Amino acid sequence: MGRSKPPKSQSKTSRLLQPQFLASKDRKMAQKVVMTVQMEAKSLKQKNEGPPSDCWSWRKYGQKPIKGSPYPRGYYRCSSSKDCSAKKQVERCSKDASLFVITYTSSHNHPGPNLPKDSVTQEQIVDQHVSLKDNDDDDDDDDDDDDTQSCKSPLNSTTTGTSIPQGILEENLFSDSFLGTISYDDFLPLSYPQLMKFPKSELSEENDFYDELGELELPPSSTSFAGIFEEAILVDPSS
DNA sequence: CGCGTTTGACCTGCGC
DNA sequence: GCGCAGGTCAAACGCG
Repeated sequence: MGRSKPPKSQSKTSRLLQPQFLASKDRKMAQKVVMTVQMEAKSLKQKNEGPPSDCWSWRKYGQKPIKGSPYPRGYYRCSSSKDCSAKKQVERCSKDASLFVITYTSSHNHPGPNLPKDSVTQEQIVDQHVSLKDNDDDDDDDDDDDDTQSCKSPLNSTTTGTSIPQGILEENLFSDSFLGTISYDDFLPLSYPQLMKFPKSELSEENDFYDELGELELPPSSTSFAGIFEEAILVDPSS
């Protein structure tokens, strides 16, 4: 916060030479797995309860406020392996603070430890969404962003969960391995000190905005939801 | 001391 | 072409 930083004119020059900035296409084409995770209120409170440790270690490399959402989005990258390109984005649902939307990008290129399934006990995977972004029209109703913004109801996700293409099964395995990686630890950095920084006027404005929407209300049961829903949309970039 | 987090700046893509 | 929003970088900082 009140930290003074020197101008970055130098780093700017050097950054331009970095290959990462030349390979923006990779970013665009990267495979994505979107999961909506419902945290139980209990878990939210028991921060010190000692959540199951993550199988992979994630290092936060950025955080940005997302338009339309009062909560910022955190950007994480796998720090278990140097060469691992696995990334994840974690954001909270604007409607339901106990809902987390996690977007995994790329896959781990290194073996991870065994994934304790019970790590999911503290969170409920409400929705899982696999997609490969491309400029092709991925789907009729690709409300990818909308889902993220509006906390798609679990009830809705069931409809799509039944129409998983064949090839997606592999992706499910891929994404399934992520289930065990989710720990409350991952979400903590996103939390509230940052949110406090939002000007009140802005917050109320956002709230008004969502109040106006007045839709997509989660059923009361969803707060204690205990099921796992999956949704997978795959778009082959090579096609 | 090493690792992870914070945070402002910068870059890219996309919509208008 | 311009502006906005999202994504990434890297220095500073904190903690174990």
